[in-house]
This record gives sequence, C-alpha cells and structure tokens, in this order.
Amino acid sequence: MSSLARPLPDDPPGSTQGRILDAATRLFAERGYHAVGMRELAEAVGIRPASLYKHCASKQELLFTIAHGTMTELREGAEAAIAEQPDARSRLRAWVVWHVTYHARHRERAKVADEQFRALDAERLQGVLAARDAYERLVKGLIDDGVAAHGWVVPHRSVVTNAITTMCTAVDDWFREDGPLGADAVAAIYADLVLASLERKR
Amino acid sequence: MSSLARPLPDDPPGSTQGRILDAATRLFAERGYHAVGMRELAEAVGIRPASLYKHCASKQELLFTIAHGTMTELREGAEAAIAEQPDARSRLRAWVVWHVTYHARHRERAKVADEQFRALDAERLQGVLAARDAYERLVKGLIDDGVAAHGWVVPHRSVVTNAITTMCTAVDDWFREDGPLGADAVAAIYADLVLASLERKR
DNA sequence: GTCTATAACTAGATAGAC
DNA sequence: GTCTATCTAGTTATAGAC
Repeated sequence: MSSLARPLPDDPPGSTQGRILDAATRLFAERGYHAVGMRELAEAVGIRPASLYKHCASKQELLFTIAHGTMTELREGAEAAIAEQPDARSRLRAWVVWHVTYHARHRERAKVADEQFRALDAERLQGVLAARDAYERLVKGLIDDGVAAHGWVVPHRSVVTNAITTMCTAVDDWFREDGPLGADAVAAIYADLVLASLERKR
Repeated sequence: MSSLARPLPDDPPGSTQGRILDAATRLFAERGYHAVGMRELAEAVGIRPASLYKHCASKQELLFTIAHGTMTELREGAEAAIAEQPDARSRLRAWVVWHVTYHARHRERAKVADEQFRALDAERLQGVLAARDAYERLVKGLIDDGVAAHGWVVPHRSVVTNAITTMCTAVDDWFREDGPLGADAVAAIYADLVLASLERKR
C-alpha cells in the first residue's frame, strides 16, 4: 500500500502534504466532500489553490487517501487489539474498546471514511469498499466465535452485527473532546452494553 | 406548520410537486445534496430544469421540506406510538419499534433528515435542529422513566441514549427491502437488544 | 406550466513566471 | 514550490416565448 493510504503519521509531521491532509480531513468531515472547494482548502492551509497541486494530484485523491488509510488503520489496529486476547468474549470487548476509542479520538477521519467515501469515483470506491469489507468480516468472525464458544444470543447474525457495528461507529457523530466523559470511559460503557445484549438469557 | 413540512402525503398523489419531492428524496439520499444538480433532478422527474421552479422556490427549500417534514413525522408518530402504553418498558419498546420500522420503510427520507440536513443554510438549519431536539428530548424522557420505574442500568444517561438512538437510526444505512428480514422482524430484534442491555444485573 | 436560452457565478485543474 | 492569471465546464436560478 502506498504512503497515500496513511493520513495520520504526517510524513514528516508539519509537512505541507501533511497539513493539506489534516485540513482536508477536517473540512470534509465538517461540511462534506462536495461542499468543500479547493480554494477553501488552500485558504485553510495558508497557500494559493494552484499550490495544492504540487502536493496532491486531485481532490479525489485526497479523499481516497483519507478514507482508505483510515479503513486500513482500523483493521490493522483491530487485529493487533484482539491478537493477545484468550477467548471470544475478551476479543469482542477488545474490539469494541478499540473501535469506539478510535472513533472518539479520530472523529474527523472516521467520519470521512464512514460518510464521505461515496463521493469517490468508481475505481477508488472499489478500493475503499474492499478495505471496509475486510474489516466487517473480522467483526462478523468475532460474533461467530462468541456464539460457538459462549452461546451468545444472536437471533440473526447479520442484523446483530450491523446493530453493534453501527452503534459503535456513530460515536464519531456525537462524541466531543470537551464532553463530560473521555474516550476510554465511553468505550467501557459501550463494551458493557454490547456484551449485556449478547449474554442475556434466551 | 406549512404543508411544505410534509413530504409523504403527496398533495395530490402523483402531482408534479409530489414527484419532484420523491425524486429529490431519492437522489439526495443516494448521492448527497451537493452532488445532485437541478438538471439531474429535472431529468429524473421528466421535465426541463426551468420548470422545477414553478413547483418549488429553490433546491434549499426542497431539502428543508424533506428534512423538517421527516423530523416532524418521526416525533408525531412516536408520540402516538407511546401514548397507549401502560408503563416505561412498553413505551421504550414501542418507540424502538416505531423508530426502526420508520427508518427501514422510509430509508431515503430518513437518510436525508439524518445526514444531509447540514447542507441547509443557517435559518433553515435551525428549524430542523429544533425539530430534532424535540424528538431527542422525547427519547431521553423514555430512558429517565425506565430508570425511575424499573431500575434500568444507565451508567451515563446521555451516552446510553446516544448509543440506543444512533443504533436504531443507522438501520436506514443497511436495511434492504429485498433482504432476508422485514422491517417488523428487524424492529423486534432491536427492541430485544435495547431492553436486554438496559435490564441486565448491575 | 412547459419550453429555449442565458445570466451570474463557482467548480476543479492548469500554464507559466519567478 | 509558490505565485497570478486563466481555462473549461459546471452550478443555481431567471427571462420571456408559447
């Protein structure tokens, strides 16, 4: 995967390319891809519109970089978080904590990956959808393991997986850094909610 | 409330205005407000772009009509659904069933109300946010009542309300009419999930 | 109430000087 | 690698004939 797929680790930090990606992430998340102009992006970075094109090929490429990099980061982080866990219950809890804290701490890039990726042209869209599918397979596997190992109550695998995943993802919509609870506290509440709904008596 | 706030009951059904609202709802939901042009909307309706303006004042007004009408319909429907219920548990279940079935059966208008309303100008945005706030207060009240009456486990009212609401709303993102389960079946599963997560032992 | 034609403006992206 | 200036094509909305 090209370095374009990694928006976070600025390369180097404070580089013009990094500042463009940061500003694009913030603007795309706040106002939507189509609502943001290259003139507005340039102004946020502090350069002229023409200069943007010395650091990126197009607006589409910026969106792809952010969306695909975020999906890849989510999957790799999830794989690392569940790798050390001894059983299905611990793995699902570790995944919820990872997913929720990521969506709370990196709200803007998560929103771009979740909500704005549909603005991509066909080829780039396929790339992001493939990354997202890989991530969703991982989550479905966690549910399957818990059903087999612990007898979790899952009336319909796909519906329950969608319910859990969308609930945890939507944290990027309402979480505020200056709110009453931190990302870790929210993640703990979410993990308890998810496990309680799966471990109830039939 | 003006008739503009009611996108569903076509006035009369099959009228040009109704067909414009239906097409706008579908296009805004599928591709986003800013990505849809008035030329494209006109083509979907089968008239020329200029003719649209004999039936609506502007693209902004179309978005407001859909978003505000949907939020109003959601709140009024919820009030009707919970009115007959005898206790807090029944009221919350009735709300989940109403909210989920609405988001499954009217996916497109729900998506416009949930995702596209940010494209509104300041004044219209305020109108939709006020309608949304009224709806959220209703839901928070249902949770409060259950805590008081049944001792539900709610570690943080705002976090738990957000978790439940966003989960039920996101049904408009993944539900498919031709999927394996109907709206009623999905709503029943969701109601069980929500109540199980609230009624667990402390 | 539909049409053709167009006004007024903005979009993403490029050319070429420095 | 930044700038000024601009190209081409798109946008929402309107004017006025029929």
